[in-house]
Amino acid sequence: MDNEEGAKLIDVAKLAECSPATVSRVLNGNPTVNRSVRERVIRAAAELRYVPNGSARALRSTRTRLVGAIIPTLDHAIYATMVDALQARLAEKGVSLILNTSTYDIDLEYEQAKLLVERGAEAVLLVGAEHRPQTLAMLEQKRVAYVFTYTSTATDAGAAVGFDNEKAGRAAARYLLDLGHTRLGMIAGITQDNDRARGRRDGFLRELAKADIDAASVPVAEGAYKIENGRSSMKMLMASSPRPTAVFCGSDILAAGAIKYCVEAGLAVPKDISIIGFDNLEIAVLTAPELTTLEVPARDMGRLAADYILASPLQRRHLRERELPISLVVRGSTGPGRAN
Amino acid sequence: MDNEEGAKLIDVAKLAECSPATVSRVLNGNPTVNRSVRERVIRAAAELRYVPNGSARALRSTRTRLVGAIIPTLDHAIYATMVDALQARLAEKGVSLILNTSTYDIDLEYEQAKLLVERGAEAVLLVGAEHRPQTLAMLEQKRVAYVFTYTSTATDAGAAVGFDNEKAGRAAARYLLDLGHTRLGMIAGITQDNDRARGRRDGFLRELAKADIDAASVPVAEGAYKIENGRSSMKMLMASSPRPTAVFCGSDILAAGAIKYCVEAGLAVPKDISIIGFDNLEIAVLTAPELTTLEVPARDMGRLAADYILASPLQRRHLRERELPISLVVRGSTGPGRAN
DNA sequence: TAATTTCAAGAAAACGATTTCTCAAGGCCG
DNA sequence: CGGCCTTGAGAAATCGTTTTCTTGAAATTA
Repeated sequence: MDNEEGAKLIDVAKLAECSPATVSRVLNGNPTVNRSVRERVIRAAAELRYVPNGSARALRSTRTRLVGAIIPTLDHAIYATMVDALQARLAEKGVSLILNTSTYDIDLEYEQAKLLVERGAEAVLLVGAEHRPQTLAMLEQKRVAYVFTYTSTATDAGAAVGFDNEKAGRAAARYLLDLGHTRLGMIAGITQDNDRARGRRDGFLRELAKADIDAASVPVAEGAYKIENGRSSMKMLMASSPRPTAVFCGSDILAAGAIKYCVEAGLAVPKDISIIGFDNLEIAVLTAPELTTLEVPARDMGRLAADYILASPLQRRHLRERELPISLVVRGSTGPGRAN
Repeated sequence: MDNEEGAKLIDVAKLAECSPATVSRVLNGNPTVNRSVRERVIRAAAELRYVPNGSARALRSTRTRLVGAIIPTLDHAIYATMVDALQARLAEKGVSLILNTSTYDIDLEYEQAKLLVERGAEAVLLVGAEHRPQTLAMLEQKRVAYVFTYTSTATDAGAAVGFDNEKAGRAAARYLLDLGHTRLGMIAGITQDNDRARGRRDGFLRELAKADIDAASVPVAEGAYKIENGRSSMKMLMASSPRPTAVFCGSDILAAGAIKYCVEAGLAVPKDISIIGFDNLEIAVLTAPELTTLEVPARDMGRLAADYILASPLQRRHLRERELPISLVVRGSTGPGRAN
């Protein structure tokens, strides 16, 4: 009978011979409770294995200590790692994470955001800067804080913890140009509804244009982040003429596939063809040669986004729009361009 | 004034000129509401951008539509992929996922389980069969369903969707023995508090014992699932004498590191040394040679665990203890043992 | 010492939904 | 045509906390 399903706060109060209000105070660390009463309550709660009802608590206090994240997929380490760091940081402060994967679908993302608001999420993490206007409008109307990641452009209401994809694309181009390459190609991620993939591509092409390389002359393939797509895209690129001597891939996964193709096709990397990736995933050291790539601070983004979320509204002002550096990691997959 | 922060159910009722009860009925798909009233309610709700308060709903209805998962880490694709599938399936049914990473710490896991219960999780997914007794006791006392994954041993109260690690370890041994190898080694994951890593190792050694290979003569290294640990462990194993001609790795990540070491050390794979991995991650096709490995059905486990969770208590009886097949994927990293 | 603060703790309201009762109005049957 | 179901919808209770409002007693001040 006392073991039926679960003791409630009032049962604790009875056992501790005090009022429910006092139990609540003790359990919430309110210091205005006498030591002896406090101890009685704690003992009673332990004895009854009392577990508070989060819904009731949330309803009355209007604090859920729940945060939502909507990421494209967990099947890509770049997001999984970010979420790992995010969750770890939030958990330190007793905040739970509700996770949703949108499969890069910003309409689905809207539905998921709605559900998160309904569940009382106090903040929501989103990936990238491209979202349905109604998604952001809803979050704003319901006073739910939100943070963009993998981008550095914040909005009036939303913070950003990330990096500048366009700048990163330019850096990749700059590096290859400096190596002396003049015939370049790119394997981008799917650019539709994806400002990150688009930013990298546009930055890359823009930097080439500055070096008088016409964008129209640069073959660009596009594919979802799968090894096989990297392979097949590379095959296409290598069939174009004149053949590029350097290729920028929007992700290490695509780059790994690209290298795989080169090995199969008997193209020497980097002698015949230089390949530069993006993300610096763990797999970057598994390819032969190891991959030159741009490092994305996935773990940092997760942690810093958590810090933003955990901050008070006042502190948040200082934390919005945080641009993290992207660094080039030079390994073996890139080499000098052939002298013209 | 109507735009302040958010309309409540009673506001919808007022606008639709009906009672709150009726609004509730409409919003919950209760069919005993007249068409015209129903439409008025729906219109009113849309106009006010009404979003129900999940906490209130959960409190009164005792249904949260919240499920928890506690996995070791998201930094390992084998778990990330499982969670991806789990979340996708749950989301189809409007169930949200609260995610926790325990970093392989079963005491932390207990704390996280407690928080999940407090938040009203209706079911919890756990990894492996080894947990603190009080963790399971608490879940049972609070009537929270739970599912083990990556193992096939269920308990009275908990279901299991997974595979038999011991059997898998035996299969790896069998395969290498059948190839003619007689000097074997293993690079296992950390076995403390980890029944999966232990099961694979024990199964492997047991099968060898059956072939009259004494466990004491089999060098076994142990390390966390990191490429570098695979590399250094392989170095150790290759320094033992007699040197193994075949090594079983408890994860593809370790195996990738092992191959990396061989390449560096000038050992030919599989001519000098055969390597077999575990998991069949995407990276298994990135090593040179590609990795022979045992495929773990991560995605299936996530989906099937979700199915179990979504099932009614009655249906669940049929679904507990689901053993999925482990299949051998033969690629290039294994070859015949040298004739004795 | 009387008046005023301070303090610990209880009583009761409130959070925003769902659910259980209850009831009036129609439809059906004999 | 009268009584009995059926049906649609409202009133009020309820879920388990937290919070606000009170209150009596103790401590402080004048």
